[in-house]
Amino acid sequence: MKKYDVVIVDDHLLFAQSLKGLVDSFEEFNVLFHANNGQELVDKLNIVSNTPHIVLMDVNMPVMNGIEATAWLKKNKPEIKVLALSMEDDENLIIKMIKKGARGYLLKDIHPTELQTALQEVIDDGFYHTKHVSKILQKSMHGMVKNESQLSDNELRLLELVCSEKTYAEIANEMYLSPKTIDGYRESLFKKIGVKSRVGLVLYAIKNGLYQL
Amino acid sequence: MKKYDVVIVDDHLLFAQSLKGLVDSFEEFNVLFHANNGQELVDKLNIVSNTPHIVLMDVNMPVMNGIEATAWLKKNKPEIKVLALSMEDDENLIIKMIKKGARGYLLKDIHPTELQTALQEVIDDGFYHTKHVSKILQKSMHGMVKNESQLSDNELRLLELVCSEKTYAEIANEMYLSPKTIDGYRESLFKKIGVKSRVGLVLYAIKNGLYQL
DNA sequence: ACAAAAAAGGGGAATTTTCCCCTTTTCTAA
DNA sequence: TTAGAAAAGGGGAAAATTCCCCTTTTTTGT
Repeated sequence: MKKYDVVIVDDHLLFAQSLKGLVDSFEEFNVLFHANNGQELVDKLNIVSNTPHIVLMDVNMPVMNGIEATAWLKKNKPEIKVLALSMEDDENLIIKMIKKGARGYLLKDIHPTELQTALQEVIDDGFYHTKHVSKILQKSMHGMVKNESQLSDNELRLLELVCSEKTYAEIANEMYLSPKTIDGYRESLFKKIGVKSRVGLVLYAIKNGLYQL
Repeated sequence: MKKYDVVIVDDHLLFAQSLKGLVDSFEEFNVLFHANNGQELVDKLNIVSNTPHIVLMDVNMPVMNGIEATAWLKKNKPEIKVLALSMEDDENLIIKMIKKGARGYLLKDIHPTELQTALQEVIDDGFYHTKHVSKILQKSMHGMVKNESQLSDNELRLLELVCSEKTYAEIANEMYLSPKTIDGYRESLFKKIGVKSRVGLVLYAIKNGLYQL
């Protein structure tokens, strides 16, 4: 019986190797190879002749993260199905991954049998959404998720720069804009995010992965 | 041949189960049971008759974390050896765990064979220090680690409260101290930590786990 | 018991952040 | 093409943060 090929992309070697053992133990699946990050996945896919059916993709990774890697796959290897597997239970991250093409988003604290179910359903139905993910998608459709895509590029940029010891004057300089313009962005961010101080912005940016610690 | 019993404490079920498979595959080791957090470990140890030789302990966990759980073991079951297994590569966290009694500190991105080596050495020698951990211990002994234990209780408290949208006046109120005293703590923190703004304090507090997001 | 150190608090001022209301320029859709 | 929206920028001021130098109170070691 032909098994479905799975590729694991995860920078935590111990987890990846353990996971390989688990997936190999499933009747219907077989791990083709493992990549430490998105870039390594891309490189290996360009060398190896046979492509996997499913990629189990971690989200937070160095060099090229899960979001970028999933976007690359969507563009260059659309036949490969991506199943996100992450520790981060973050609405915006989940939405981003699904938008980029992930067929599902699993948290690393699920039961092993659920992984097997998820893999099988991704093969059979093309996707696997947990209750949790479905709920977030539902909310997202109704604009109930404060997703940062409602923030302009400059606002996002400012949100990042705010997570530093720079003053707004210095930030304005760095963005080649007037301090007054920056002040406007800041005020707009306060309103959109619902905070009332720079510390509030910093906490939001970190919680939402907009600033990498 | 008698195998050594291992208990896995980790709130990420998928990882824990995969890890169980890996450890069980080692000739000399056998997983006794798994606990989702420190509290569950304590509960189970109080019920089960036979105690494990080694506990593979995650650090960041809900309810009772790895530091508290390790401290409990040191006090109540000192014959059990703790091997920390975490994703966090943080000097202060590593030092804290070792201080509480951990026999080693592994990162989750190590190679599976290193886990086997580590388990064996903990049994044989009573500890397993990677180069990385040894280096941190060396630095720590020379006072080269900016560990927050050099910060007073009030300074630590302030560091937490600073990660909010409260003003210093409000914080002073909450701590039943004069705003001027708070100002003194703030200045002292700036000096000790080496920052020059409140945002700097927030970033430090988060990076060092003093403020839970 | 007493000197030294640490903790708590104060005055005063420069800098930065936050706020509100307004103008000009640029883009965009009808 | 033209009204309206969005982006960029300004004036001015209150509030908060940061800085420096100083006094009083409490704790601590010997």
